Amino acid sequence: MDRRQRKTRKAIYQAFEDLVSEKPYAQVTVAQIIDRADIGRSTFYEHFETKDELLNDMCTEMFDHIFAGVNSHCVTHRALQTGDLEGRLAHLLYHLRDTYDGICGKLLKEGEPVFTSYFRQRLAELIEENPPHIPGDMPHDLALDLFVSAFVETVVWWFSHGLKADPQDLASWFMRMLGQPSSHVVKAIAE
Amino acid sequence: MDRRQRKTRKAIYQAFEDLVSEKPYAQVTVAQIIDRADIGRSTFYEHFETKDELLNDMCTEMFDHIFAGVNSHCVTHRALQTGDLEGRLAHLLYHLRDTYDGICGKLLKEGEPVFTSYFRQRLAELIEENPPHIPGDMPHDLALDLFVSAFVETVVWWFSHGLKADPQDLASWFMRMLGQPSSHVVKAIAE
DNA sequence: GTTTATACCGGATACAGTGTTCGATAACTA
DNA sequence: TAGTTATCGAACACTGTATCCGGTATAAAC
Repeated sequence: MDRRQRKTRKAIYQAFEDLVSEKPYAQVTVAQIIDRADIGRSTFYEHFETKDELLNDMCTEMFDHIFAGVNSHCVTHRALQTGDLEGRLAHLLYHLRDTYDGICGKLLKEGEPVFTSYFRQRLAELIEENPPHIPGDMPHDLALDLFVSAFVETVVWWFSHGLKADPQDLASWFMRMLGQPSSHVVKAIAE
Repeated sequence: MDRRQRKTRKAIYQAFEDLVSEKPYAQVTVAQIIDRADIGRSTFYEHFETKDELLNDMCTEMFDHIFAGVNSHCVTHRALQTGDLEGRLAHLLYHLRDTYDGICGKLLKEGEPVFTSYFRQRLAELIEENPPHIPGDMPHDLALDLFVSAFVETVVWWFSHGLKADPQDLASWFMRMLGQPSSHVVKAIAE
């Protein structure tokens, strides 16, 4: 790829990230992105058809990055066994916190449709790979939806409280709230 | 109130409801509302400042109507005891189904911010008036948020499946999913 | 270093939607 | 009947999107 293209793309991404962290996605205009990235109007449209496509591309990149590590062993956090949903969710929370300056939480909180549907999709896959216990008479897809939306809400709550709570505590709360066993013991006072 | 005003307001509401049931709220334009209601452009703006204010007014009216009955005795459904969250939620589901041609479910599904925040607000109040059991070490506001979003998701699921499931079954599933006791027994096969 | 390709620029333009203004007309009220 | 008020609709200003196109700068190929 041409160096100029790389440079332009990078400038657009950076400007976009900055703007999204400053104001709601819906209020970010193409004109602002162009201004911030310091590029010509037509140049933007040679890279992306619309603002939504830019977000779309960004989501793909973000989620590939974030979820790539969740199912693999990670040195900084603890090892995982297959079926350990709680561990994987905690792991995911670490990645969400450490990446993209919390714009994930922001986009979720805004209920931005593109981002939210990507996240829900990936979450659903993660949960299905590590299936929790579900009462027999309950529709399986409903249970899955409830797990997904409850976890999304957990992340939103976390973000709204400045990402202060410990990811493992959060994952444990989430699991127990959904009637699942949790191996983690939440300490009353942080030490 | 002038008969002309009443007539205009009614026409706007009707056109708006129709349009929202036909397409996503975001894609409904003021021009379309005016067209459908068969009124002049400036007339619309003499009644509502923006499209969002129209939705806002409509939400107030809808929720006052829907939630008014939920906390009172209702002849068509079963009697309620204080603290019977499951009963009240089932009751709420009946009202949601029987009112406004399912546009409530539609707006929720779209994640329309104004409508959703109204609904969540009312739901939170309902839940706080009939508090469920929450593990001691869990942040109370997080638990409340999880209850709210899980119930919203339940309604969305219900709507997406054509409102076919029985409200009491739905409420029971919801309660048990959140680790709450449920008095209702879901019948495997409808009779 | 010259050639060739192509990415970028930016002004012009078409378009869709919002919200306001205002004088004329029709409908209501006292 | 006289006075008030709602409605109408065309015109206008404004914001934002997306495209077009000739001119310029930069990178890659030889």
